[in-house]
Amino acid sequence: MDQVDINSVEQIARLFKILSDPNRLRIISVLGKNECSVSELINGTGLPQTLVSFHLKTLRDSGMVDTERKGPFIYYRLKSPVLIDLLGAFNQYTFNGQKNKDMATGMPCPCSPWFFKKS
Amino acid sequence: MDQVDINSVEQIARLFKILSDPNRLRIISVLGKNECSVSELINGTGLPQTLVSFHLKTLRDSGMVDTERKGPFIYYRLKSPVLIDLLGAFNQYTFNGQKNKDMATGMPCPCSPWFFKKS
DNA sequence: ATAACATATGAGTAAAGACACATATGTGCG
DNA sequence: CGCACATATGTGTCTTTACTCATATGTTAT
Repeated sequence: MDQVDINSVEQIARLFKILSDPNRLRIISVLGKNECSVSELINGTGLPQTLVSFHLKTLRDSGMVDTERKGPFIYYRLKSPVLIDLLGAFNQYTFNGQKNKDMATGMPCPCSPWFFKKS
Repeated sequence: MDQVDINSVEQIARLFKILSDPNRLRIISVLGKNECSVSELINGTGLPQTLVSFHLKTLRDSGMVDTERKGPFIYYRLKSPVLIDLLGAFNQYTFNGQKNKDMATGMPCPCSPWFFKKS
């Protein structure tokens, strides 16, 4: 039981660590709109293939995504769409909270195109 | 405007990075209950002084906490209590979501003592 | 079977992060 | 002042992480 207690902080920290990379957030954000293939992720994020694959491995290992092969394509999808809502909540926090007052006006939700497009 | 857009993902990622360390989460969790001095944080978390100070610097630099000197003590408090709610939401996600089904039963909120105590 | 495409993996590198230890700064009291 | 306490900072180290490049695996069509 102490085991469980100790683990829980570590667990949450591990979750946040996964979310703490901008490129991974871009990938997650695209996945939040639709399940999609790796190719679509590459196009959607503007990141090189190996990098997308690299981050997808992290997401797979964390159990955050499911995969399904369809012909030559492998489709990824978020196991829990709730995650997107949580990201939205944090987005609000970042721009409307006591942090970064200078960017406090009208930011769109994390699913908007600007959120994940690379440049 | 493109500037802003690109930054935002980085901003959110930076926020998550701050939350991605277990010891920092412990500190934040204690702060979520009450504003308190560094000594109280050391006691509350069971972490060595220099380590607490080290992490507090991160939290200060990120603008996540405010400080106030009271005699020899320096009191820290979260700028936005909302953060605690967000942590609670993520806690729910971690244990009730599609992840870690084996720990899915009745986890307390991140403000409970077990959440931040070291061992 | 070979070619073309989709995706994953492995090695190497450079940078960031967490930490411990030693030391400095700041505050109040005798 | 000098001492005890509270907190911060600097340095060195070890680990982790993001990334690139090269290469491997898997799939489909010809």
